[in-house]
Amino acid sequence: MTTSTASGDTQVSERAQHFLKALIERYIRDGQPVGSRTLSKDTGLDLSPATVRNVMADLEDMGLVSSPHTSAGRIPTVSGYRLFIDSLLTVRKLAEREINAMREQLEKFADASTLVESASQILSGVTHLAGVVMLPRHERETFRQIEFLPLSANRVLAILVTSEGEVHNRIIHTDRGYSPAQLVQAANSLNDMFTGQDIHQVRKRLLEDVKTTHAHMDQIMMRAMEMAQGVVEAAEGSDDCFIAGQTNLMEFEELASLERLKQLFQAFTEKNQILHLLDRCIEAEGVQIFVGEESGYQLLDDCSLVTAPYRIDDQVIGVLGVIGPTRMDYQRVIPIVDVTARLLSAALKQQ
Amino acid sequence: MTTSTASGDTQVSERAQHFLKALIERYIRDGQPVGSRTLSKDTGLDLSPATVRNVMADLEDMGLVSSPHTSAGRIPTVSGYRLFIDSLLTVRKLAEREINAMREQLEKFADASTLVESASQILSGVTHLAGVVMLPRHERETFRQIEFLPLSANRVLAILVTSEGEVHNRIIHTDRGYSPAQLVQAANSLNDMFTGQDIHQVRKRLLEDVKTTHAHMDQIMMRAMEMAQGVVEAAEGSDDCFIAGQTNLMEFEELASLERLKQLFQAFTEKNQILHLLDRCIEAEGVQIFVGEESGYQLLDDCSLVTAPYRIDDQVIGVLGVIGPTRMDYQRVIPIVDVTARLLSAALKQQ
DNA sequence: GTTAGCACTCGCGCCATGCGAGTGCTAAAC
DNA sequence: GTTTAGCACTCGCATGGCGCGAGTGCTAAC
Repeated sequence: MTTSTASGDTQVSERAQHFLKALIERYIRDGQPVGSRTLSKDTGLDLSPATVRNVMADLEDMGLVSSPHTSAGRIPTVSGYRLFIDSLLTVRKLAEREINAMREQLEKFADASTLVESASQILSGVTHLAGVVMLPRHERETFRQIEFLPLSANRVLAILVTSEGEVHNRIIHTDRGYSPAQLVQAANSLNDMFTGQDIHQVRKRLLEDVKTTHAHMDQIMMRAMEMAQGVVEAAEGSDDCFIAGQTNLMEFEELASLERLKQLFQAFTEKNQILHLLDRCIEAEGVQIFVGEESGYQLLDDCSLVTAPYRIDDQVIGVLGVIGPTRMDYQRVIPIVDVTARLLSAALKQQ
Repeated sequence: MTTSTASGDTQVSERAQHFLKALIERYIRDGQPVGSRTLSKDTGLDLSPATVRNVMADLEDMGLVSSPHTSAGRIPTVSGYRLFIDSLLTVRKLAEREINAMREQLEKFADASTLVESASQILSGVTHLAGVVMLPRHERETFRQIEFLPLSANRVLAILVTSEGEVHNRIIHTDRGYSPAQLVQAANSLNDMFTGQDIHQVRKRLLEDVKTTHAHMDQIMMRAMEMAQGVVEAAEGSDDCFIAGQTNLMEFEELASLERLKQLFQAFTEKNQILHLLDRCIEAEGVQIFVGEESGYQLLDDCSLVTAPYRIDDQVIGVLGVIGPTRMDYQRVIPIVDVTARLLSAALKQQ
């Protein structure tokens, strides 16, 4: 695609921008190509359809709008949306009571992973789009505490708590029974060894240590390390992305082809593509937006992604956002995503 | 609807049954109304289309098949499916290696809830339908062990293990710090009090005790009971149904209307209707099947549900199954559901 | 009981047609 | 030079007629 990106080559006149804004706002409302007649009424300026047509032709030359066919109105192109988002958009602040409603919903939850899950539900509920939250990448997570609970003769429950307050557990089958005291002691040793360290590192070290120091090690300690390995694995393999409200996307005309939906939903269940995409947003300062093909993933072709990072103590630990049709109400969605990220950050900090 | 249920009023001749069986099998394969010409070739009997037409007319009178319009073939009605399932179906056993493949997939998991989750994934993967598993109702769950881990100055991680090997945790914010020893002692007391008791009962007693014995109780014990309350709540409110492979349902012609899919997916996210339905299957001995409207839920109108209960030590603790279009391959699905239930039971027992 | 023959019924795809919305262009008006 | 009216033109879309083909029910003969 070599449609001129508009921004560089030609200057878009003040008036043309005004028209573009009106057109996009209208298109977002109605979802149908906007004609010159409609548009001439829509803008405050009292201009005839013919004049509008001239301007539209210019906008089309600049690659900001296009018409699906000769006798239809115009719809914004990706570049059109881009210009709109970057310089035309007037972001309304959210009403205080809307924010409070969201905060209340979040505050019900204590544990980090349910908190994050409910954030995605809030996003989808409020925007009527699909809400998505990426969990802290495990690389950044650190070992905090491990504990072993005897369940029965030869089953031990291993529990791992990580830096972000996440709790992982796994049941380990052992060859023989261990006394509570033995287990406590083993846990203590492991805690001394690993507390504060990167989860990924811990896993590696566990693996090596078990191999190398094989011979001259306490039998119990050996088993403990193997158990720890089990639960660390569980932690690393655990779900790292929540998606909510996928069904909302079925409401939109432009996505309502079966083929399209099938692709989208497939992507949602597999998640890894979404994850990669979100991963790329983790460095942005505030709200970031991908319109249509900008994402580089053809499966989000008529979709936009609005994201914002969230943090604990000024350190970014994850990204959240919404996925919807390119024709989404950016004016509303952007502040919602922004606020949700802040609220989630605040909620996580409280922990 | 007052279509005669066939079974009672008129006897269905041997030959008619044979035709019905052939028709349904054909319809399940191709998904299109079956005409007399096709059917006359399909059955081994060397009969002309005209003869077949006569038989079909009889079947239609008995309400076992119907034609969507005059010049189309016949498709089975719900009663037709019913008869087919109850007496015509020849259930093929699964190949040993198919069973083993499923078993292997299940055996990767240790903890009860991941086990159950993966069972639903296996079901959907193998049948290409939606797999659904209901978790043990919490009424039947009993208290097994509680543990408190200090996380930081005034945060405690409460962990509850229940009879079914399920692990619940919740982070509790406390007014002041407690020493590990204090926490261990409190946990021990609670374990002595409640081990083996019904979770629901435990919750009640906790609530009462905190109220009544208020005055003359150990301060620490008081707090411990409040913490226990927190995690017991978490246990009761936790997710009790897994659904996997919903997207598979988009592949089927007969469900491929947007309206239909929207309803279905809505039901899947809300889950409670599905839960009620599954709940009704919990008493059945083996595989149970609802065809179309038999379920009583209009949102499963062109869908069938095939379920089987699973157990631990001969006590039924949950139900699993698949949801798909009425036109599903029962011969294959039934044994799969059956085997999955057995495998899951076995896996749970091992714990 | 089974079959061939036949008239009949529909759904469906095909094509022509007409309408309406919207366009681009040109020439006149401001 | 910007704006506007006018006009011819384009296209998508809904409508309606038409013919085909698949399948039926009925009747009469085997």
